[in-house]
Amino acid sequence: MSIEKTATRRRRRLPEEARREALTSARALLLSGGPDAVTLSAVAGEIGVTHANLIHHFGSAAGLQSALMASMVADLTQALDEAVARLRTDEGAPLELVNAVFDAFSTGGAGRLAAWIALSGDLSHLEPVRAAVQNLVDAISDKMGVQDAQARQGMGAAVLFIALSAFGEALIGPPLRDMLDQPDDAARRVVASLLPRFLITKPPTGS
Amino acid sequence: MSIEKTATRRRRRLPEEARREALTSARALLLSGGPDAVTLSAVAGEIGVTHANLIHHFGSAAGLQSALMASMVADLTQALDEAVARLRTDEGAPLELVNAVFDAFSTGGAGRLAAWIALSGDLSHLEPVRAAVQNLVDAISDKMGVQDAQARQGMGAAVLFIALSAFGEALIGPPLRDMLDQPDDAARRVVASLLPRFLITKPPTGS
DNA sequence: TTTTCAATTGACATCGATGTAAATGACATT
DNA sequence: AATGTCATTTACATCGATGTCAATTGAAAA
Repeated sequence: MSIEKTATRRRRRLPEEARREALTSARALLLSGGPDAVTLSAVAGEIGVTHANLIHHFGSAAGLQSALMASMVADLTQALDEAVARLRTDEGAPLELVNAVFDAFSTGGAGRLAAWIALSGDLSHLEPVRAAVQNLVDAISDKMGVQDAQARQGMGAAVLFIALSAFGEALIGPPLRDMLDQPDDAARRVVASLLPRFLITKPPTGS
Repeated sequence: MSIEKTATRRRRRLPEEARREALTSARALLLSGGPDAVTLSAVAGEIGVTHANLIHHFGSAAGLQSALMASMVADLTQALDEAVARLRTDEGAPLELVNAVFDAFSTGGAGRLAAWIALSGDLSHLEPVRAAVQNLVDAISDKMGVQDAQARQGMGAAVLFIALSAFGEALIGPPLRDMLDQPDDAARRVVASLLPRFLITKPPTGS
């Protein structure tokens, strides 16, 4: 028998679908192998296309990376916005928001994303996060009945504190916890236990 | 005029000196340009040698990277040990130790180092830090007069909390603080203000 | 069916990073 | 001064990632 090209009748995707598949694969590669693992060849191989095809859709390798950053940043902001929405509607506890942030950074991959962006120096990609973060501060401030600017500044400090902890936990939490004989949820519990320090505000002190 | 080789009478260094210069340059490149900037050509160019020379001294590009990680990890553990020593001798305040940790991660470059290691997956390089970290927990525990195992566990959580915050501040602190209108020392102040929560234990003997 | 569009591919070119081997020369020892 | 060691260089080879371009082909439109 001869060697046939039974291989594969080409599959033609819509551009948006092609981009979606590529970004999903690229995201998995980033989380599993780090930034250097996100190459045109690797992504192309995972979704069964050629690297030239990716260049066609993203313009260049840098274009793919940029699109990946934008995509993951969008996921992060969406996760934050949803957490804010839950906080505003029912009696969503601030603790639930802390968990949402930690999940976004660890499971969601925002931690590795942020580290990648920070190390590469492309801080501009973080810009879309600004609105979500400030929205988050507003939500907590409202929830806690904060009014004066100074107390609002304190809420900003609380958000900074939560985000830094969640980011650190996502990246170096596991090995560090191992060194310190700390349980898996140590970081969250610490943040949760420390949070009241910030969120307890004095009622308008007239006395 | 003829092209002369006035150029460069070779400079012959001792192996350890050559390695030292290379690692110093590599460290600067890592901090300024990220992991991808640490190439044989770049390091060689900075110290005025050829890339083949670096391979001679470090065996391979991976060898250079590994040596850089080891060198920076050694600097970090030394910084931690010195901070512990100051804490043990005089009345070095815990706050001073917090500042030392933050400086090590930001100025010292331990933050970018840890992120690089975490993203690359070479967690083994962090192993030498284990002893320094545990030593740090011991020092704080002694300072605070902690005795029972449970309270010591709390000290470990405090160290985890400080380290995660310092790491996060070093990597994504600046852009995040900008988004939140927080001052440069916001992260340190938060940690400092929250620390008593952990360090306040039963009054130690004497006073 | 025929035509048209563009997603997709294959082949090729380029560039940078890494690695190898032989030759060179700086410096200590004799 | 003669010699040996080895740090250093030069030249070359390799490999992977990126990019270009013409040809192919799936699928909708005519």
